[in-house]
Amino acid sequence: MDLKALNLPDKKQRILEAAIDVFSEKGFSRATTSEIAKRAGVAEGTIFRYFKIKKDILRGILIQMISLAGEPVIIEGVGKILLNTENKNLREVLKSFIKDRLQLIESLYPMIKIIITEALYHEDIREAFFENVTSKGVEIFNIFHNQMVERGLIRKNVDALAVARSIMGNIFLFVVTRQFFPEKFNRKNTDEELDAVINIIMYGIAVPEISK
Amino acid sequence: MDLKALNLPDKKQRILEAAIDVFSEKGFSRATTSEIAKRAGVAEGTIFRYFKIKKDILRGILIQMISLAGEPVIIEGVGKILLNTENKNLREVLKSFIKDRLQLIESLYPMIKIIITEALYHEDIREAFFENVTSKGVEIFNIFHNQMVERGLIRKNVDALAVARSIMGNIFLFVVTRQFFPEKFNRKNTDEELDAVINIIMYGIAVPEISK
Amino acid sequence: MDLKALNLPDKKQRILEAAIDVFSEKGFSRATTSEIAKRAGVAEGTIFRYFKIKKDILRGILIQMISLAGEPVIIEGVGKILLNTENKNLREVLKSFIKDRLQLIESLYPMIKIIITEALYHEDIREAFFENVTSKGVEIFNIFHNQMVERGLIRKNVDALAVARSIMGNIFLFVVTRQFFPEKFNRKNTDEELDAVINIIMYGIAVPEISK
Amino acid sequence: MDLKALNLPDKKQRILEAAIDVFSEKGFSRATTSEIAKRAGVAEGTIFRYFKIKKDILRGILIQMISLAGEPVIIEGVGKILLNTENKNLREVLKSFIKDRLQLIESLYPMIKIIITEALYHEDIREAFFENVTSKGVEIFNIFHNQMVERGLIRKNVDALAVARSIMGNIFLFVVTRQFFPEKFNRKNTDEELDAVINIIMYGIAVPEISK
DNA sequence: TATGAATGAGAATTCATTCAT
DNA sequence: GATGAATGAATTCTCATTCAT
Repeated sequence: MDLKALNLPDKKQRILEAAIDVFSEKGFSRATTSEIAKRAGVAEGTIFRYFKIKKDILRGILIQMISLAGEPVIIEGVGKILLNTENKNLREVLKSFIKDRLQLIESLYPMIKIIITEALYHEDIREAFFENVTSKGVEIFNIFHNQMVERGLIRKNVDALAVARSIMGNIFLFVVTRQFFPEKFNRKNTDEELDAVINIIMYGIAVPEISK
Repeated sequence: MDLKALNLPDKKQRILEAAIDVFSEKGFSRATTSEIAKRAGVAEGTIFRYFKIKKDILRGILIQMISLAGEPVIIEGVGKILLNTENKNLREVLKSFIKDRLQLIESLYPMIKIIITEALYHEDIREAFFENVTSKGVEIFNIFHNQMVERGLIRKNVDALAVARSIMGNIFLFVVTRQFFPEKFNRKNTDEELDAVINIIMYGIAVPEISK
Repeated sequence: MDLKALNLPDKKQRILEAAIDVFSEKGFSRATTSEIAKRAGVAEGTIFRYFKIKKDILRGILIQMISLAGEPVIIEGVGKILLNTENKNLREVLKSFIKDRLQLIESLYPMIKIIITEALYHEDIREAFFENVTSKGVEIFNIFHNQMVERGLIRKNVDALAVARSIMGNIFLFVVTRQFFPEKFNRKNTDEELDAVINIIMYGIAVPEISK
Repeated sequence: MDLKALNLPDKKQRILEAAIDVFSEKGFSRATTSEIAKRAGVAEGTIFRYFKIKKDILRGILIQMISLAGEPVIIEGVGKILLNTENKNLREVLKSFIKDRLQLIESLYPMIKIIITEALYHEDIREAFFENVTSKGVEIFNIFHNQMVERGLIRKNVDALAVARSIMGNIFLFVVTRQFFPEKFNRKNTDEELDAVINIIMYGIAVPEISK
């Protein structure tokens, strides 16, 4: 991971980085503390100085993820783009937003993988994710949505949540297809593809009816 | 799971069902053969008559999933709806398609959870999934797309894949929000929500420009 | 240990016997499951089939001890001797009682060592010991005491508990000195020593006052 | 512990005190150097300045115990009372002796617990205890015994050791019952109970025969 | 001297897999 | 075929001890 100036003790940081590595390669249970130690370049015992039990490493990653995502990523990433739209049209905003998200997802992919996996099996992680990421994102999005509706750029008769879901759903599947089947769907140059995505997000798939 | 008249030996079937249960509760590695045996009502040793090693149970589930999904689910589910659209408009088709998929996803949720998890970590499973599900689905979708474009119901200047991704992305996030945060996003009655989703899929989020 | 026809599974029995051995040599914490397994002639994993955690082995020993002691030892040992005294005088009764106890203590010494050690540190073990051994012993002793007082063999103006404590205290220190410092106090032949002990138990150490 | 003006370095003293605390709570092996350090208010490393290995802390405690007990406790406690009996009768002597011992045992209970435990498992500790406590005590007791026999207060036809054992055995069980089962045997006020104990020590449990 | 982070040997525990019945 | 007791390799975790600062 890149942005970890959370000034943790050096070894704790190295253990976390190694753990993200190993967890994202093998999943939490298949990862061994011995391998994490090896990759972090510390003794196995050292891990347990910083994390009482193995599960706490995961917790540590989540906490880090959350304090990365909770503020900088959401506020700065989402906020900066979605809440500074004065002289931009919807297409421009969407494009820079999606580009930013794609790049973020790529850089956090190992962490995201871990979180998805664990979220699938543990309520508390879903909870934490919701509190720290989803809900904050939704909040900002609502402001953005209102602004755009006011400016007459987003349709006013559609639910903000449904709008958000459409945008994120498109991004999500875009990422999934590329990550899961890179050689199968990664055909055109991304920029062109992106335009297609944005086009659909904005105008849908249907031929517009005259009286719509 | 419902449709398992693949006439396997009774015990093998019970083991697979129990395994889906346990795997989907705890994930593959946290699941123990001992618990699977207990739930299946067989001796632990019996598992190893039918599956040489534990991983083979997973493989067994995938194979079953694929032979369920590869033909019946995709062709019958996707095909029946998408390829029998003579006198229906796009909204009607989408609605019955999405409803069908939502119900399918719900009923297969445990299996899907397992497959997502394993696909995240194993290329070969992604591969198998692609060959047996994704590619077939895409194939059918392309036919559907062509028909709809010909009938003037879907815009012709958008990529079929992007269209598919938009539909599936919307469905996907719809499911995710409901499964992950049931008490948080599960507000309105589903049917109304569905209409909102379809509305956005069809017409997008943007206020249409005059000259579009 | 001798009397273990509690028909446990063979290996469980062997593990318990080995554990008594090792625990009494090194104490509970210094004993390793690996050594117990070796002495029992089973694999280390086998121990954990019968005892979920190491502490349960200790519990198993205690339970065995208690079901040995709770009935057979107390009732049969104490009861047979103390409650069948028709035509015997106090000296005879005490002698056979003490002899019986000494022999019992000797044969159970390893177990007793373990229990003393653990009782020193764990309330629950003291509790279990009290319920199963002490209280039952006291009960029987009270009956005995009453009988002897009625027969005019034990002084009626002394507390039954104090009497019991005197007898057991003498036995206890007798055992302790012999077990702890065998070559230092083990001088005379036991029988003669025993008579001295009984003499003191019966008549005390003081020169009797005329008017007593 | 109270009397530790053996002028050791301050930290060494604190470590020993903390160790007595922790050892007597958990036993030697379950006690960790980390906890001892914490309670002593020193760094873990500091312990190893004063004691090469953990076992040496135990040794340190024993040495301290012995240099406390070997002279002051035995000579002063036992000696002062047992060898200054000019104008006291046996009952008075026993009473002050037992009271003194009870109080001593209470105040040293944590240390005694540790020593009992370790003595159960280690010959060398039994040895040290014998040399420094038992043998000295016995020596003094013999003098006392002779004096009392000469004064016609203790029966002359009983073995001095047996007499000592009776006294100590009664004290011992008295303490044990009170420490182990405080709420079960702690009925009467102690002084009355003590009189009962002394009564039995002096005159035994039996109804005296006429011709005795 | 004193510290406490780091170590790694050693212990308990888990669990897939085997195999005699 | 079916069983389930037994196995032991692999893993997590503990903690006395070391050592650079």
